[in-house]
Amino acid sequence: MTNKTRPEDIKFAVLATDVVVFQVQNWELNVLLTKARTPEFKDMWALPGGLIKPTEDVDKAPARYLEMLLGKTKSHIEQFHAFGKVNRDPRGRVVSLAYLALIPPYLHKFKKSDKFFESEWFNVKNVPSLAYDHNEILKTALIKLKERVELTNAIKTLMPSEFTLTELQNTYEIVLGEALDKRNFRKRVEAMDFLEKLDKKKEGHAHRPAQLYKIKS
Amino acid sequence: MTNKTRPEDIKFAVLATDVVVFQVQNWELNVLLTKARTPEFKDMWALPGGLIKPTEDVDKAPARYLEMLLGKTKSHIEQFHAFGKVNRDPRGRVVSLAYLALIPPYLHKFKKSDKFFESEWFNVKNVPSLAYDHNEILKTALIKLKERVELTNAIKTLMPSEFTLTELQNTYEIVLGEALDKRNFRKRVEAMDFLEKLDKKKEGHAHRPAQLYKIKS
DNA sequence: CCAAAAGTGTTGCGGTTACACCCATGT
DNA sequence: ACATGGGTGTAACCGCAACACTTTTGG
Repeated sequence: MTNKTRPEDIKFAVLATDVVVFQVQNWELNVLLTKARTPEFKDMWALPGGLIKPTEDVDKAPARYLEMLLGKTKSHIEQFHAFGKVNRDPRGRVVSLAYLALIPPYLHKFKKSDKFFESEWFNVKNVPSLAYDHNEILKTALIKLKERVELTNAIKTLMPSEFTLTELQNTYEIVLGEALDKRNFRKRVEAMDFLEKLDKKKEGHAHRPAQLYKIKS
Repeated sequence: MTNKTRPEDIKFAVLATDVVVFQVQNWELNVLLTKARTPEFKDMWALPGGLIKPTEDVDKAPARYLEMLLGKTKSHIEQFHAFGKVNRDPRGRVVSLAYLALIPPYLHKFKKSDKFFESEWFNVKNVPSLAYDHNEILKTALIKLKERVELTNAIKTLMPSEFTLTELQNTYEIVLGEALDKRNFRKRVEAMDFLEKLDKKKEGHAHRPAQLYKIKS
């Protein structure tokens, strides 16, 4: 009835986080992958992530790993699901809290570390077979991403500091996977009222210069 | 560099689940609460829940606790957030996976157990100060509930096996917290096409009998 | 002058809202 | 007969989708 509970009976699982980092660049929706280190998945790509620390709030961990990979960067980070099937990690019981991260299309050089020794952007349409259950996590993240961008203003973090309306529209189209009408799109954006017109135009190409905007602060 | 990792360094957290069980009854949105057992929160109410087992998928745990409380029952269970602030549980590091559960308005008698020795339905408008961070969890759950009922057909699991259109409308109104137009509501429900007309009417009250429906199977 | 993207309004349709009266029953 | 909720249709409105031409620059 009152058996003594041993710590290893209740502290049986490793708590980890996996971060699905999205970026729109070169007319593509990209996800950040990194080489898996565990022997079981040698040479396979995986979502970046790692253990949560005993002394950190779980929401802090994904930001820490993101910074470890890319340095300090503007980002939107949001938890979207906890993955906890018994056998999702062959090394033992690992429960992963999965986070969605959106970052602007700057050119980042990856910061190499013991943990993340090789990283790469992948077009989401061209993602290889991933380690663990990471293909499933990515699939769930893609659904969530569309919801976010459609329903909220999460698009903001996917944009560079200055951009044209056409570039903004492209970003939407790439994320949502559908073409949008230019005039209707501009009416909608106008109504949302989160853009600020800059005193600059984008020039240097063989057509009419486009007005530059930034996100209203 | 390659320090040996001790299990207690990475298996530091207790994994738990908390279940926010909603039911619409007596014109009210009710949530199921149970008396906390830990000395720190003696005599306080808390969300039902408990530890996840080393050998069970995390998604199975909330269903197990729900059954422990109410027996086998029709329900809709859905994970909605992982709560993992370092100090959310004064006894130590506990990460809780929170689930939303919707059940029909049957009269359930609570199954008493060592764990759930006293349980009660509370109107969500009248919930006391809860143990742990459970008020915050409940708040998040309420937001999620509205989304679900508004955007999907989750309403189904909140209804009894037979009901009238007015009762269905009441359920929506109670969950959404707003009045709906009767004729417009019926047009919408008609369009959604998930009801089946029964050969019965609800009688025995001082007004015109109402057509009974069930959820299409 | 040609190519290429920027920029700009109006119309029509469909879906949602607003709204009021008669019906069937129990007491 | 009266009180109570059950049941039903239509008109106005608004938001969204469809749609094409002129402008400005670089080459």
